[in-house]
Amino acid sequence: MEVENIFLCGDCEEKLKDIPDNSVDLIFTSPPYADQRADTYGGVHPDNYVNWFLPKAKQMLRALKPTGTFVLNIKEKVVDCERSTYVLELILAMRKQGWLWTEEFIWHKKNCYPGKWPNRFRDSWERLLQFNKSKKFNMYQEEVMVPMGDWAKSRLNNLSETDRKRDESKVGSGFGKNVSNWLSRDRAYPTNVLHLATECSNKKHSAAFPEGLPEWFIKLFTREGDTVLDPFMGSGTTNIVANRLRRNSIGIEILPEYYEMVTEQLAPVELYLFEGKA
Amino acid sequence: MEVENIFLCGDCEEKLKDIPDNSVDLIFTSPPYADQRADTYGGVHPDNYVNWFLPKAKQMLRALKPTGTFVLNIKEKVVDCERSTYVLELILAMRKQGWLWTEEFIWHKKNCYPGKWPNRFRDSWERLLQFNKSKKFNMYQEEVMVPMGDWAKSRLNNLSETDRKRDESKVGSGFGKNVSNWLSRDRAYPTNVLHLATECSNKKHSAAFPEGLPEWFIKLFTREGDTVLDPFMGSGTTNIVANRLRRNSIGIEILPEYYEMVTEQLAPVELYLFEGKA
DNA sequence: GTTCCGCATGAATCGATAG
DNA sequence: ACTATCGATTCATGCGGAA
Repeated sequence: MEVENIFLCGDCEEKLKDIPDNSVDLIFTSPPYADQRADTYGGVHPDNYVNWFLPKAKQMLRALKPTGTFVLNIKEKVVDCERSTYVLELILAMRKQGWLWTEEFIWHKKNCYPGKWPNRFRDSWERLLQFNKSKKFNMYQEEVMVPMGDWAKSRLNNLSETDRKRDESKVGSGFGKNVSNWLSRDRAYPTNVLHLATECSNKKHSAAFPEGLPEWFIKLFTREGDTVLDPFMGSGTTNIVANRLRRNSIGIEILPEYYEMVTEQLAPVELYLFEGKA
Repeated sequence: MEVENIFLCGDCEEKLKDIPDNSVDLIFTSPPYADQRADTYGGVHPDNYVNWFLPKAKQMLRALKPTGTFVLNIKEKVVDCERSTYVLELILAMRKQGWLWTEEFIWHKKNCYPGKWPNRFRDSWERLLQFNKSKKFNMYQEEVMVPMGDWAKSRLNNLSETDRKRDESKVGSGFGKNVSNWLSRDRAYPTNVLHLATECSNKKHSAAFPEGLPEWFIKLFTREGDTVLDPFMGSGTTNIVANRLRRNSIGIEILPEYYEMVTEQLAPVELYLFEGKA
């Protein structure tokens, strides 16, 4: 099997124009947060953030398939003892632009950066904003199912007579009706909170997010052979994971050193052989 | 020791006017969410929610001490496959009103409502918006420190009577005073994510939130003898916890049946004796 | 007294059906 | 077409009765 990568170096507002209309299945990205990483990205002032982001979002809206999804990893920073509001304003502005704000997932960071301040605790979560072009988007929920809790496990251990009887008797409310549906299952659907650790000790460059994050959304919103786009590629985590999961990828990066680092690591065409008996 | 309770029955916009300026240390409340619980409360349409809430928030701003804190538990509902934006708009509107949006805590619900839909997972988190009147507010971080490692599993989780008694008897014997000193190595400051289960199968009345929620914020933002206000009292969870922690409480409730239920359970003046050797 | 098991019940959401 | 009501779906928890 073969997956293709396209890497573009430059401002994503311009480079996005090279991507055809309705051609991308998933956009997963973590843009530079306002005034963060000012040394590398130049930094965007919180007051200008929405205006800075909107024209890029417009291009993404154009490039995304009607069945596609845009997942935006972002968190507002603290300015003068207050949470900035640019993320809230961005959501409202993107809706006016035509996006649907379908859902907000929470990334609950297991091991967040330690620290102590007099007026706040450690910030251990980030937003994962899900935007869509239409109400009918692709979602493959079975791909991200998780092990069930203890209650169901113990139930599964003893498939006793009483359970089967209850199944057939179909008593009253609640589970009685379709016990067989979930009784045979050992996995449950997840929720909209993701509990992942940050990858603090990265050998090369510290990524903004762990591989598990794009992996979860790539599995959930795309299938093999689909196309994943990260317009703020950085060290290419999204693209690396996309390739591993046999999805085509597009990455845009403004900094040449990051761009070259990724192109050296990932070839434009990656070959994936079937592990089994190849 | 003695704590006083004031209970008012009526619309909180009016009843709040009976509370003096700058007299409340903590407001902790969970208002009726838009179009939810419409059978018990009137139900406010999402489009009208901000206008409905703002005049009440103005009274709360007046009643709160400059060093006080307002914690608002809320979550937007899904309307036509999209998240409503009224909570975002409320935050922006309250800032214009003079509030500082200091922080957003996440309540990660261990047991959220079940269900399966083609386009979304179960919603397992709610917002706990922290607003302040000034940048200098009271915060007693040591009161909510948690054992190193798994702070979620520990005392926040099991608020059983036995644990509570064990806890307070320690304090009563004088053992608790300097515990934080020599235990500080084993304890860590928490983060802004709270992992609590909902109390769904309560025999009496189903509360909107578990006792652990107001308990955490009452410990964090008030001391004994301070005053806690809940303008949407409901079944009085906030007030009950405030009393147990020896804080005065004010509760406002529009429904007479809830009002009477709480007044029967909590006397206007509650006496608290030291459990130890009394 | 324990431990185990059955059971009702949630700040839900979607799609179909009915007025 | 637009709104109101209803049925189907799902799973962690604490309670109470049974072993």
